[in-house]
Amino acid sequence: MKLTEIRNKLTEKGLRVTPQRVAIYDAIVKLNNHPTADEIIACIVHDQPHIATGTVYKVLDSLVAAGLILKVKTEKDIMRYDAIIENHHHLYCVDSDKIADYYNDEINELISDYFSKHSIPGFEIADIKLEIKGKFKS
Amino acid sequence: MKLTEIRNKLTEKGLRVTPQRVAIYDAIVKLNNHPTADEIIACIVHDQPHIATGTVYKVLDSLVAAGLILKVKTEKDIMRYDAIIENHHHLYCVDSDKIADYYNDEINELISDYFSKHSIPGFEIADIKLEIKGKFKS
DNA sequence: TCCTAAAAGAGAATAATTCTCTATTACTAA
DNA sequence: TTAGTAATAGAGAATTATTCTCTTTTAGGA
Repeated sequence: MKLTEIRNKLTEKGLRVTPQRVAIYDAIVKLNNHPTADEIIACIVHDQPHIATGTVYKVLDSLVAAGLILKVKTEKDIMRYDAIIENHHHLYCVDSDKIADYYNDEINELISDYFSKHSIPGFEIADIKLEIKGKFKS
Repeated sequence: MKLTEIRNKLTEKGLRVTPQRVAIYDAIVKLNNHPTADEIIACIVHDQPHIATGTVYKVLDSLVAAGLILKVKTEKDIMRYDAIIENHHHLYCVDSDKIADYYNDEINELISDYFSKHSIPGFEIADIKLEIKGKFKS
């Protein structure tokens, strides 16, 4: 993603365009592997050598609130983020912290078809994701 | 679950039966709502008034390692645990931290059928869970 | 170019979790 | 039944991710 595109997205969402926000969003896109706050900081250290960690967390919060990035659900107490908003699922490695993206419109349709016919009593579904656990073959 | 059943399960898994382990396992079963370590401590405070928090975390780790309980994936940096090992899914509230269980053998079969026919390149699937986000109707 | 609310910086504070070291205890086998 | 021993619990300090507070800076509109 080009930096101008990032700036436009921030503006569209009513967020001020600051170098820190651009750098952090850009880092998550580039890292492309569900990075932690620390990994993001390590990535932007050249551009933003003096960024405060508090700023990183605040920026991440605003990006999540704006819907530009997502928090990734994990079994760990360290937050991870995802710049891909488009509908996709996650492959979780049972042996490591690796998380990969999984796209499959066929299964998306299968699931949304199923739940359009079978609602969940007392619950209004907004979104369904698959959490696929297993091993990456080497 | 009876306490003797809990004791048996610990023994089966090769874990020593200690009052702390029994109390913690029992608490997760009883709370039945994906509790945090703090909620577990609050629950066992009558039985184990002087339990060390470090002990709670160590016990939780051993129970997870033994496969008696599961860590619950969330977007929060506080760990939650689940005493239900049997195949089920989670309903996540978008407005609160509430997580409910969702059982549905029909969708389980649909998904496992699908993936028995369509494998994921480079990935060996061990388990698939649905992560259903939405609102609980009141 | 100014003005002002929003954002960033700095670093202390918080809180969940882990670690270290010692004391206790559950199980094994005599 | 009891002693021995490795596993476990206790205690509390240490760590670490995250949040908070307060001040300074800055983006974007007038």
